[in-house]
Amino acid sequence: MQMSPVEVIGACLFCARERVGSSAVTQGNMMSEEIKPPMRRPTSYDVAREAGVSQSAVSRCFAPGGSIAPKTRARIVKVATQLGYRPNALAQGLISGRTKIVALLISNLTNLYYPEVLAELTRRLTERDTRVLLFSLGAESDVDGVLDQVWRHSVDGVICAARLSDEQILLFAEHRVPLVLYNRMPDTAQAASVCCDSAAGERELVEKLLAAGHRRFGIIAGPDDSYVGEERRRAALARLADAGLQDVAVVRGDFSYESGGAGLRALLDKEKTLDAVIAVSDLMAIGAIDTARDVFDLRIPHDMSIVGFDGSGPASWTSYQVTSIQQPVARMTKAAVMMLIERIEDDSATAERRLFAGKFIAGKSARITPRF
Amino acid sequence: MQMSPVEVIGACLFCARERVGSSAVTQGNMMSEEIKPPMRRPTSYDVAREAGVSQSAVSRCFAPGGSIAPKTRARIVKVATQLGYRPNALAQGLISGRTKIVALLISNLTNLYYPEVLAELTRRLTERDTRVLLFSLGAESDVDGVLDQVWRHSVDGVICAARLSDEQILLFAEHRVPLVLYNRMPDTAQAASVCCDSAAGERELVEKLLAAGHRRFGIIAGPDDSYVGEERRRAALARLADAGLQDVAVVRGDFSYESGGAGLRALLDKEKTLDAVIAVSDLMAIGAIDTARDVFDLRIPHDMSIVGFDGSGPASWTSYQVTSIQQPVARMTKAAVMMLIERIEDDSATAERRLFAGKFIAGKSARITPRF
DNA sequence: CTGTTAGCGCCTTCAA
DNA sequence: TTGAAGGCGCTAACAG
Repeated sequence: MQMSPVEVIGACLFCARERVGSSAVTQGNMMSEEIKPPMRRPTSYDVAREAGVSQSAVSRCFAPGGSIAPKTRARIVKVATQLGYRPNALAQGLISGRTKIVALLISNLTNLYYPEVLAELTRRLTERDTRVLLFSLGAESDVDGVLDQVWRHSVDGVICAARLSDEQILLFAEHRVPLVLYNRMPDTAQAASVCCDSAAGERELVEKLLAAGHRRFGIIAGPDDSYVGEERRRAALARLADAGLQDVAVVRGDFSYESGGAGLRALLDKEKTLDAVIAVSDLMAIGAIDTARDVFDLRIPHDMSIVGFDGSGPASWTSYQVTSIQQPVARMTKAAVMMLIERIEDDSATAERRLFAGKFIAGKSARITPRF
Repeated sequence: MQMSPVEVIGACLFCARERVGSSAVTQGNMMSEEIKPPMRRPTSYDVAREAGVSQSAVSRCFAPGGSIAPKTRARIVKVATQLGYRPNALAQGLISGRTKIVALLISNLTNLYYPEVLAELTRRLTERDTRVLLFSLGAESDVDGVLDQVWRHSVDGVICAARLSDEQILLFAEHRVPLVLYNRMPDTAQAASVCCDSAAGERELVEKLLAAGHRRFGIIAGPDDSYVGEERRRAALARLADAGLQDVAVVRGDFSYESGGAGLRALLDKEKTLDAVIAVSDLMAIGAIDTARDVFDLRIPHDMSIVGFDGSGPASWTSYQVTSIQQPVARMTKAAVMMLIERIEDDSATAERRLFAGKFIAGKSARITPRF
């Protein structure tokens, strides 16, 4: 009963692109020996038969450096486009052992900082003729199950912006799958990684605040299983300790807007007044700013300074203009992709760590000059 | 020179999980007929040989409804886990014609509304044992090239939240690849789709504004190639015309924060004063709010009302509380996934359109009660 | 430069 | 229930 548009117009299943140009040919062949492509997707055999060559000739024709005579190639290409032939990626991957697919493991896709990273990574990988298999790792998701899928699909490599245990990292070596960690470092295992220098960035922020005369600090940290969160918290505390400030109040958030506000409330609950609040992410800083203004009726930065980290989009919105450290996402994603490709092409490449300095954004959420 | 950790500990390449439990066995076999798994990834043949069965038995063992004796199965499973065997997804896909992979085509990954959609879609697909091949379509990217990749990888289906021409939509039918459009409709071609009812939502917003006594309107629309943008613009204009308001000023943005601010400036350039501004997305509304406050020193909503659309995260932040229409993302993504799976399992399913009503969010960026 | 010949790892009839 | 055999579509030697 059902008729596909293809049958209606009487053309081959995959000739869409050639429909106009080949109509004459099709008609001409109507009565004689018509090219009768199969209803299934055409294979290299179909092309070979039609072009009067062997299947391997077709294969070579579409391979990067395949030796083939210009004339033969032309004939094959003609038939191929006519039939709408495309090499089957599955078969290619199965035989060659390279799929041109990279898995991306990302947690917290909704965290406002990752979308940019994800977009950049996929763009750069696409540029290099590589597809992206996306795995979103929620807090409650089964990482081992995900890794299982990664192995099964024979991806060429993995970029991971999610938490991985040392054992899990070791699995990559065993399976011979190149891995690049994004903004996180393994505890003890060896792995390639590209990070923004959280410690240096946080130190810079604290120093500016100290220089401006702030003395009573509060910190809104991340969950204790966050690599960057902990790194930033430790760096801030260390620098404060160097300045003789001990016993700084610390509360934990989960990087969300809401937890930023809740964090500020908790801090102001402990300490009556605070000169400066250090949030380890922009989103939490924004939540803190809104709560400071709305709930505590504080003027930012006049009554209190608030700093963040990341330099993500909303941080620069007029209402916030968060004083922060901006991660060089473009350079970092580029580095991640390059490192991965390098490891795909040369499996003897050893672990390497690339650390990028962040850029201080003055913003308007913190007073960074001394009160005269 | 290089020694993998595997060689160091003397276990098989893929025994990681069994390393502890099988150590005795390994030692016991040391002197006799040792299980010597290949350094390459073990195949069903390796398992079969070791378990003393045929390769097809192994295959059946891992197939959903394969008939196999419990005893045999147990033996196979034991050997399989011992060797760390996992079916090769490529080979499975090649022979069975089903890859359990769905392609996701998304544009504007950085647009703040999509991350949530993307996260939800991947979560729901993963739940159903389906992987996600991600394609990010920037404005300047080669859609046909992307489709080419989609065909090559034999994905089981596609969910598309990006612009597709009618010709491109027809290609899906020719290639027999199920397609579900997300928040867009084809011009004339047939395709399954799930959308939020933009027209109804925009109408509701306009009605509230009219009822509150607003009369001088301005619209910040989207680019003219955006389906939802145009739908919302048209609906707003139509409803305003019904109320006798013609010649409403319209400017176009690109859905970004910046373009919202620029849009407002352009509007206030044309008309000196405006009662209400209708932005077709929250992000542009937010940009407009910030500019209204910061540049024009207007109190929102006292001096001017601003409404958005989407109900995305930042819209509910204390600084904005945008009056808006919230899309039921959870229901929509669920519907999209279900529709796609239905079409994968039954290729005779015809085109279907599911339209979800949005939810009015009162917010505080618009005055929706008459001035007393 | 070209064709022949093996597989890649798996699913799926088909007999036994 | 089991095993043997034939592909799925392609790449990669290897001869000619």
